[in-house]
Amino acid sequence: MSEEFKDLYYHQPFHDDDRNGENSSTYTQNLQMFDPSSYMSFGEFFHGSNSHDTLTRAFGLTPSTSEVPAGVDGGGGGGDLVGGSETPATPNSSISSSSTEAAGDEDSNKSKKEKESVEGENSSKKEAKAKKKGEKKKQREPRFAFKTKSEVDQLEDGYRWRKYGQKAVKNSPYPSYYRCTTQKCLVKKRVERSYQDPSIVITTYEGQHNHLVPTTLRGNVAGMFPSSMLTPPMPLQGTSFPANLLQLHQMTNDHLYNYGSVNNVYGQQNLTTLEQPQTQFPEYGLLQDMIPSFFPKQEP
DNA sequence: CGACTTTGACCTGCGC
DNA sequence: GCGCAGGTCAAAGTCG
Repeated sequence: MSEEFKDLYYHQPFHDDDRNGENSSTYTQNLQMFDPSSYMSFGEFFHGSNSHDTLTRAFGLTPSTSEVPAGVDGGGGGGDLVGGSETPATPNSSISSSSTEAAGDEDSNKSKKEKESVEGENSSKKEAKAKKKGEKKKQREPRFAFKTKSEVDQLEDGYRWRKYGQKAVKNSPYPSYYRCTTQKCLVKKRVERSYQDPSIVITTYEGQHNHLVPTTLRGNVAGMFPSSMLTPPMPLQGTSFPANLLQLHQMTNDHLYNYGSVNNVYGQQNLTTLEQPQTQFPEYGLLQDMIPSFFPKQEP
């Protein structure tokens, strides 16, 4: 995956100067810290607005449908919060960044086995393999990563997630893999703690939810956020959102410095980023890529 | 008993 | 072609 992540997170409007050839990992470089806790929950963040506009604007982007990546619809976008059943969103959590990549494929792995078993043993692996090879290069759902300062791994986002795997990978001791439990929803997310700063949780969403936030969760979001925050899956609260976001961005300067090291989590990111916080909101390009696909599809 | 987590095995893509 | 790394599966265990 390294590659896609590279792509994914590699957009860096701010420091072009580069990272000495190292590629391994610039993964979270662009992530910026902001503190959503002061104004909204993840759920709200993702669902608070049902239009791309809101978020887009929030990030200072010009709303434009044309920016929606082609492959996006395949899946889902990701928003989410961790829904887990239990862990409440940490109060002190502060989200941070984002990034994404468009890609499309998706049902690749999963279907792999499932399909195989369904189709019959014969056509199995080899065939599947061949098939795959024939197909064009595997593509992935757009991804969006958040860096959050939190004590709990799972950020409450209103959705329910089922953990389906955990495995140590380079630069990340034990990332956990979660899938949205809603039927037909292929959204996945990876949750990992920052290698250098364990207090930082990096959550990467992949795909778009094709359903609304479940309201009757066991771990019920209702208990975790002020009602004002829960209102929305549908309601558009666009106006306040952007403002908050911007605000948030302003406060990020400090965060950038403070968490600079965090950005290195995945590797050898140079300090440039930290040294140039002024580019603060810079990830236009990046956001443009991700935002659209970021929202859940509001399909009836 | 159903939903969820844990965890080792397996699969796939990619770089060398 | 080989080996590594990332990602997923699925059986078994845990929890409510």
